[in-house]
Amino acid sequence: MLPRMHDIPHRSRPAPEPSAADRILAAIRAVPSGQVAGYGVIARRAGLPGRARMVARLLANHSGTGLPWHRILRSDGRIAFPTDSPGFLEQAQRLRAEGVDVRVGRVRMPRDDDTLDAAIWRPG
DNA sequence: AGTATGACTCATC
DNA sequence: AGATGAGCCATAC
Repeated sequence: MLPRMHDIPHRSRPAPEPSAADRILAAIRAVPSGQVAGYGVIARRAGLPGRARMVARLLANHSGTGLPWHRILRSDGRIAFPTDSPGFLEQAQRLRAEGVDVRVGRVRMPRDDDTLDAAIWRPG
């Protein structure tokens, strides 16, 4: 006889859904090496449209935890740190180490348009 | 409870 | 392209 669900002790309680912070961290980790994403884009991917600042705050808090923080840029493709600040320099260096073309503290941002995916894969 | 502060974003000029 | 102001949201005092 297989155990019925209600017989299983609280071990199999429904998994708590990940917190907003967890979803943001996951979205950041999901950006592949050599690619970049905007703060706002990450927030949107985490299901939190309009909360770019929350992404920024998390990045600041999780510094030194192995998060690929350097792949996150402002919506216009510029590094968010003040020009030539230590953080700015390190971010540019890390990006270039991944083959990203950084010029004048700026990167060519991928299109963040959601509809683009569908458009691209539209059967020709 | 009110104010200030950000690794932000957008519209507008 | 730079400047400006408003909107935004979580934290810190």
